[in-house]
Amino acid sequence: MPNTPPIEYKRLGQTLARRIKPLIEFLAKKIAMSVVTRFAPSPTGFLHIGGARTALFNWLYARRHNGKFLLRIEDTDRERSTDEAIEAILKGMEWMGLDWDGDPVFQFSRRDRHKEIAEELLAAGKAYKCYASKEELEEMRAKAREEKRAPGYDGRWRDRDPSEAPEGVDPVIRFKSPNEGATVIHDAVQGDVTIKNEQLDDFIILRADGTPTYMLSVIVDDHDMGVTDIIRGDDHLTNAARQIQVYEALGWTAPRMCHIPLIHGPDGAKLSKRHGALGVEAYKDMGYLPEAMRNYLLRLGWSHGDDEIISTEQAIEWFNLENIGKSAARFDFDKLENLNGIYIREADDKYLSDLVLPVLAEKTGQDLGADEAALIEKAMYGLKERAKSVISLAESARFLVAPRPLEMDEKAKKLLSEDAVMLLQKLADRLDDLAEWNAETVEAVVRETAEAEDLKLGKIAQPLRAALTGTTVSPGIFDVLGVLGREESIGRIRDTAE
RNA sequence: GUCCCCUUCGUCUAGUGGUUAGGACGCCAGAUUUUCAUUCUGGAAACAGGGGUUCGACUCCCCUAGGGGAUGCCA
Repeated sequence: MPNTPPIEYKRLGQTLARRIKPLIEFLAKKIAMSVVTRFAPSPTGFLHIGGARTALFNWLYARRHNGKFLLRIEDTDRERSTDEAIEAILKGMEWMGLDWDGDPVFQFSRRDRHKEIAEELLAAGKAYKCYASKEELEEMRAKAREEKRAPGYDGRWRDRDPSEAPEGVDPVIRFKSPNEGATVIHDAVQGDVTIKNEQLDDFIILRADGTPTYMLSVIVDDHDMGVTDIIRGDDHLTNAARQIQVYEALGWTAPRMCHIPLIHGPDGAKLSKRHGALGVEAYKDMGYLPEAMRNYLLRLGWSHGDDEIISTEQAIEWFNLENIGKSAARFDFDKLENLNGIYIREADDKYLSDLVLPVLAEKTGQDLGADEAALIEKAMYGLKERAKSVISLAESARFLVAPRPLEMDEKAKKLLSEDAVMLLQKLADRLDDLAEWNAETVEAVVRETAEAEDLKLGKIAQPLRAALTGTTVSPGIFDVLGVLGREESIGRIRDTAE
């Protein structure tokens, strides 16, 4: 054997590690990519705040893991599903900035597949036809309550011979739920929740008219869509037990469950249409920014230590299921408003003025064009510092587009005493002499005037503010002069003398 | 009724056996300021109650109370 150099094992190991690293990273990414979440609203109303948060959590979780976020419209209840609701939900999702992967799945369009599974269950003896009437069902419930048993269907057709079926009655198909033992939900938020099977009755999976119920279609669709993680409201927790039983009967693996606590109204009661259960569009109309909304909703039930201001990018990086709280939270407008103010102050001027323009046009009834838009954008710097919502932003931008002579509110009128008006005229003359008009040059003149008259700045600034804005509240008065420009400013000041 | 879940300042929450129980919103006081807002400083404010376990419980267990959810041919 020739002189082979000794093998350098250490180096070999390092080389190997280097070679393998990308493979491991690739695999890790592949595993992470396999996360599929979904938001599955029923189109019986708008996208309310609880649904929006559920959607947000699903979206965040999917984005966090480079997975997919799917949207499924659960429209199997033909009576109550409406196109308007579908429209509202889609619009709401878009406004919230929650984009879904692929096309929305309409559950009803998959009814044949659902029926197929129901029949499969039936053929396998894991489901059966039930001919019980509404009245019978009603009796069963009453009796169960009386006997202090778990309510529900008593299984009277479970083992009955189909030949006993009554004439002319279309049967429903019920799932043959195990009577013995218990079903355990391994929930990412709630922990292991055990429900005794005797609590769970044989529920309907296919209606008498042959259409599937939610209990069936949700399972089939989640399975077929490859959903790996179900994040949904707490109100589905008991359903989860039933669904796990069906997964088992079908020989399918149930997705990971994560039941998040519900959001309550400010009074601690369930969110209802009476108080707080508004569509997200209503929040838009109230002047909240979607980014503030996302931050607020995220923080409602999820935490990352003491962090409060969490951008969406940061949220995607941080979001997890472990830090979701277990108790229900109340909706607090004050906090949302505070957050909104913070996001407004940080927002881009153009972005804000685009939002403000239509609101202002609506408020004033004026036609606002490019000139006004430019004016608002120019003033936004000072405006956004004081605003809590797009609405208040528009309100405070009102003076910019108000026609001369300005309408004065009560406090402003009071400020414009005879002396003050005289003073303002002097100021107008001085301002008119200005060679260059901007916030700085104008400030110098106003301060000089105050000094010459032996007045504190406030004594001249407040009447000036009244003259210029018609109110007592505005951005810095020099900024106002600067933005309004020479002609408009002086015009408004001179108007007070009339 | 039955089953399941929850319980830290008014509200959202941090806290995983030893902390002066922290932060945020709101509230109060003060500072800054041409108004308002912002900003800054300070303050009041909580472990639902009762039993255990432990040298030691906000943290673990049990009970009670309160709250919520489910109990549909709704989802």
